[in-house]
Amino acid sequence: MEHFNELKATKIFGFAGEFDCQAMMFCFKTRFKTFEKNQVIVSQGDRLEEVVLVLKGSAIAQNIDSLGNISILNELNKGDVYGLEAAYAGQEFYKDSLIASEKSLVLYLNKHRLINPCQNRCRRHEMVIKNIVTMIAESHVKLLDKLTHMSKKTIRDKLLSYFHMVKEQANSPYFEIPFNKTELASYLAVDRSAMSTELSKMRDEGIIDYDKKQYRLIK
Amino acid sequence: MEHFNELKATKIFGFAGEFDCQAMMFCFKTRFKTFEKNQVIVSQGDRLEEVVLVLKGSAIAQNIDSLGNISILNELNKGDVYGLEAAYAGQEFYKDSLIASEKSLVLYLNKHRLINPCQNRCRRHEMVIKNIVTMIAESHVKLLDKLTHMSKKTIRDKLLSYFHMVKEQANSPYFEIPFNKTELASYLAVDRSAMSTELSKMRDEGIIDYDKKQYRLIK
DNA sequence: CCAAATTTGTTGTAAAAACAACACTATTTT
DNA sequence: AAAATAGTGTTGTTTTTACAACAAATTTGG
Repeated sequence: MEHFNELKATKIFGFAGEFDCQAMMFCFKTRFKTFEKNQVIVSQGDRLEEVVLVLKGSAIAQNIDSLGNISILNELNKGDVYGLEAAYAGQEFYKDSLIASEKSLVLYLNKHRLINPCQNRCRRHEMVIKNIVTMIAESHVKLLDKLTHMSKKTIRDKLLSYFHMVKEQANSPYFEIPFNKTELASYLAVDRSAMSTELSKMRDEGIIDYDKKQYRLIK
Repeated sequence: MEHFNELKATKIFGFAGEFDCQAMMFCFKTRFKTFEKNQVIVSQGDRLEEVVLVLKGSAIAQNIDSLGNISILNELNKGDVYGLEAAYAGQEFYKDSLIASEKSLVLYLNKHRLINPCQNRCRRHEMVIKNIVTMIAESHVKLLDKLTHMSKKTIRDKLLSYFHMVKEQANSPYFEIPFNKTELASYLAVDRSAMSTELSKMRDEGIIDYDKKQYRLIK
């Protein structure tokens, strides 16, 4: 079966064997599509008929306002699904765009088939729903974390809020973050150069230390 | 049955009759509790054993960092559930606190019973799960909206992003928002007085007009 | 209906952030 | 290995925000 290895590696279909996968591909009226770097996968305003499962590569979700300002809202990696929450919330149009950040392979899943499980209510569907609940919940928690950091008033407090959380998760003052500096700035929605200045200050004051993506939160 | 009217009015149990409700109360090991204004319903760090359904009154979710700064993350009204996403995401402890903003009645639901449906897999449980998926998805969409506004760089852009969205939903340049000025400022995570100044400027410039919770977005 | 509490608008000042421009380093690509 | 691209740190300037303090308006509760 085409791309079974990629499907096997996703959270949503990972539980299933090849036969089950094939059946679900049919059930969700799926189709594959590849995108080159910087190509638009979804445009904000598009009708939400299908959700997008990233199978290879990665993509970023961004919002462009009427003045042309771009906000990066999320990063999607292999196994992540775009549009899932919107679909289950009954949204009719996409509010944000999805752009391939490298050459990527995606699988489209029909929204209606996803929301209204097929007649032959099978073990498969039950598992998919269960996985979807978990995925949405996890993604919700991630968003809340991000909001918690962003709610802080200064760049320093935003950084510290984020670092503290990663430190807790790592259970060590030494930890690695999944962002480079530019990405970290856009994650926290602050100016990159201002953040860079703040990081330097904090290092000078002995609060943190860092190298590349490795950080250390002192005391 | 006690408080059936309130249960009937919630999204999670609204579909059910009194008999079904009674059965589910047993199944989810529920218990009622009332809180006075400003009483702590959940403290951040508490073990997440139960989720909280608000039946009467309202509450706010807030986060206090190590420096004592308070960020308001969410407002819960009748029918809203606190901790649902965290529970399904497998979180073990509450990350934020829940404070009653007026005299309130809440219903606790056992986390494990919620996540692992009881043996007698019945129509009731199916409905509850379906409602929960929708609730989590809707709450996720709300959070994304908030994130979109907060990602804007200036207070003015944050306000405009929010107003535009409400205007779209209302399908009219005249609309009402669910916040007073103080609440709006904390929703957007900006200083209230700075926001007040900005609102005045925008009114002077003829971009918006407002009175109490009524707003008008001109052009 | 009055007193108390809360909300709102305004001002000036201090602090912080965005912005722009640039040099330097690291990473990819060919 | 060279060239092109992407990422990083620094600086000075301008803009925006937070903060504090207060009076006026509004809402709430007895």
